[in-house]
Amino acid sequence: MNTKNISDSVIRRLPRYYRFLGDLQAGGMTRISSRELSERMGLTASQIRQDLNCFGGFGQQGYGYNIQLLQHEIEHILGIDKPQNAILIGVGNLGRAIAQHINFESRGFSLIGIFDQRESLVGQMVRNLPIRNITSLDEFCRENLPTAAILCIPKEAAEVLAKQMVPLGIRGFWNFSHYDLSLNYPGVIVENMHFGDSLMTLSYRLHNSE
Amino acid sequence: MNTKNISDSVIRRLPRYYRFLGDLQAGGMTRISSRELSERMGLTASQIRQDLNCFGGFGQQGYGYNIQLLQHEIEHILGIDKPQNAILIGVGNLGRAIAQHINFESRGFSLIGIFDQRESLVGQMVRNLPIRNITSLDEFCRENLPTAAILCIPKEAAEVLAKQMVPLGIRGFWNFSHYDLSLNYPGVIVENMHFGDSLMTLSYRLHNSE
DNA sequence: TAGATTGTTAATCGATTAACAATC
DNA sequence: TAGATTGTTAATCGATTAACAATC
Repeated sequence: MNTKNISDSVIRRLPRYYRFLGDLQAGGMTRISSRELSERMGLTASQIRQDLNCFGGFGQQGYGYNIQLLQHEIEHILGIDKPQNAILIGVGNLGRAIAQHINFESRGFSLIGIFDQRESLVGQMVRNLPIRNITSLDEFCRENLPTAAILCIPKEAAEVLAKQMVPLGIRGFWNFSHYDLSLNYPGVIVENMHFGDSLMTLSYRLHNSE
Repeated sequence: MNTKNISDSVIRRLPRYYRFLGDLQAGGMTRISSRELSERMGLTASQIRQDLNCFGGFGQQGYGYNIQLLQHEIEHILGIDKPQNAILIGVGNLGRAIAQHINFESRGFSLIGIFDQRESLVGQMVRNLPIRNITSLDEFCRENLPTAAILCIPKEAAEVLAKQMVPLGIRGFWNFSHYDLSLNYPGVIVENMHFGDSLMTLSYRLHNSE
């Protein structure tokens, strides 16, 4: 789709720009220079201009950037304006919290189905959606064509299930299992959320600060 | 503490090495070469050897690495063998899930206290710990000396509370609020877990793959 | 000993920063 | 117009990869 190859470092800064611009706008500001934004975000002005110019010239010499316009551009770059249908697999503590806690709509997704293998949970409502039996996954996907899946299941199940879901049209996985889900299918994306890894880096840094 | 300055890239790969080595050991393997590990992890052998040699020579020429020994070394490097006391603030959906779902002990921490501002929750048990009133935070910290805090509260509260907690001895924050907690105190560490940012990068990559 | 694989130095690559002409 | 600030090219810095002597 995109011809230019944008580095991962740049992509991972985009949501942060988006958040800061939202806060600035909420604070009543209408314009900002790369220098001022850089001071607020703890980056260099150069980096901000370089990052943004991967996607286009959104500023104006002598003026800076219009905050609302720039935020809107980044929203578009991230694809948040075209939400994709997502399903969530696994309604344990974490799955339930994710379903109830995350504002999917404002981050480019629409949660349309929730699944678990435990019969006892089936039918329960979570955030206005009924928990469905995992056995109905195939049928649901064929009918509703979700493109993303949120995996809140143990690593063994994650590996097996993910491979079954690719042929059903799931192209993006948001993976919460303690496992590096890596699927060698072209065009299939995995975003790993490793709580444990994050906590261990905090441990390292706590032990090695100062 | 550590004199050498280890780059963030290296630190963030350590937990992943740790996980892979654990899996290999569980699979009954006792030794591995950097080449084979590199193939399994999708890295280069060079990088693995460079990373490990930031901390010491854990391998043996002609042999490779002893898996158990190497995992043990990384455990020590990460500080997992010296758990730090942690408290959790905010027992909403997410906080509750974190408290119940995360294996703190095996990641360098020990959860010793849980707090919320909602009177109605106080006294409830979560993972063998009573939810305490946030008003008792000072006293609890003076008595039990936790060094890390898990913030599962809205961003406004996160900012205010974190600043109050630094003087109480909290030096590490695991931050789940949609906010870049940044505390300009020397030696205070913040590890941000931004669900929204992660989800937005997934959105970007889904829209721009192939 | 011969083969294998590390630890480490050197080369390459990519990302960040600096500089400045273009221009609002 | 003068001042400000971008977009963009060039310089720097750091991280990754390659190469190989050391050595088990």
